Amino acid sequence: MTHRLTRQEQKAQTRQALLDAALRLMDRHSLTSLGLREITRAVGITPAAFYRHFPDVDSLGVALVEQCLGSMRATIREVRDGMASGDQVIDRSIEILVGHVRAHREHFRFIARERHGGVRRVRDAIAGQLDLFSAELATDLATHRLAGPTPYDRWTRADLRMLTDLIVNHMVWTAAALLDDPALLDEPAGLIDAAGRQLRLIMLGARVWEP
Amino acid sequence: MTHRLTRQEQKAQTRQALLDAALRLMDRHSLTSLGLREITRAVGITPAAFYRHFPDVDSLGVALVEQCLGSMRATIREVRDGMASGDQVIDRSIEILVGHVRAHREHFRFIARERHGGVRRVRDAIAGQLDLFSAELATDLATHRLAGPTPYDRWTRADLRMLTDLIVNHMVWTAAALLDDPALLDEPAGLIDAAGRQLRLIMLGARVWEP
DNA sequence: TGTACATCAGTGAACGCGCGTTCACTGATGTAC
DNA sequence: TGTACATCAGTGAACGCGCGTTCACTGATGTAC
Repeated sequence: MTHRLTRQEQKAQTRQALLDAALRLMDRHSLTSLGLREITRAVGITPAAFYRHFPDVDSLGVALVEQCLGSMRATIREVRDGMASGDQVIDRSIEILVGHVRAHREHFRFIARERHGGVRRVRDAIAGQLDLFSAELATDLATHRLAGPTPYDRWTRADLRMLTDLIVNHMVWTAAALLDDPALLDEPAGLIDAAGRQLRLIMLGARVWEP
Repeated sequence: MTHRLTRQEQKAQTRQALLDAALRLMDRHSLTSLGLREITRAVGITPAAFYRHFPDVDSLGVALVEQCLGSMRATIREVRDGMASGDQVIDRSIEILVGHVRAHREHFRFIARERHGGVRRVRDAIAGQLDLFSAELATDLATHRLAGPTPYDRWTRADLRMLTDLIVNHMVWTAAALLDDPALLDEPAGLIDAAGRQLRLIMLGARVWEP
């Protein structure tokens, strides 16, 4: 542990440690009930040092949204790319989602908790990001980047958004259901099956939809 | 204000005042960050008096779930009964839901907040009740109590539950979306339209579903 | 390379405050005769 | 109806505690010459 790190690298490291600790601590509390002292204690710094990184805990929450939804965005892209590859696309998509939820369960738990949670700024940040995901998916459908029998290029933008909102919501809900029941994370076959059937039913509805 | 009330009536009244105050205060905080003193202050009694009614704030939360989902259950029944009545059933159902969310916005906000919130017992109570709603709806579909072109009596129970879980989830999500944007509560036409289209797409999917 | 000064992430003590919980109590309501 | 006693919802004072925030500080890192 020689001091090879520059000052800004060390600062960035502490900041990340604060974010990680907050995320870890939030499997018990939600953001509103998470204490500044609780976080700094977990990191091993003085309470006062917190203010070198964030003006308050809510702001840390907003930063956390950006970090978590970065990871979530990667997941959604992967799910979306998976959907272009043929017959088993839906089951495959759900499997990828389940894999990501396992790998980043704190991230998804944070999003599920705070999506309708107590802090306005955090709620808005999440809503904004999910809206962006939905918009991206709608564009992809419209430009035929996803293969399939449904002529999305003839849909109105509003109908496309109606569908992609439903899909994104279904995804978030599936992730939340996984996290709520610890047993499901280890043996998620039943949920994967049910979620896959739901998504298939939605896509079936889309196929016969009259724009 | 003569003392016509019996002791147990007075006690029930205070208990209800505690529940109401907690619900009101929760448009700002979530349950975990709601203080015992904060609640008793709002009601106008001593902090210590709280213990005459609940052992702790979490238990008050569980009681609140039962109360809110009683109201929600009435809503779901109404929505379901509305669905039997012909052509405009879906739009009508959504309208009824929106009406109830307006009338009991604190109830729905509480459910949306705490569904994935910080308190295990409360989360479990909500999940249990929603599961019950979904099961009731599945039974109604299977026994033809709801008219329609889809032969639900030939569906497996698992497929029925897959569908009704999707519908119940969509309902909760619609309510949450309404509450998150105050403007929508006053002029909900756009959301009603989008939610109605989503529900219609789901029902379309169900119609062509192969059990 | 060496020196003198600037920066600033983290320190540690202090503060006032509201918290949850306990306790012996009060006094209106309820009951037995 | 009147009296004596029991019940118990709500009181109010007290407690120890951890909270968020402030402040002057320290000492390693960074910079200028």
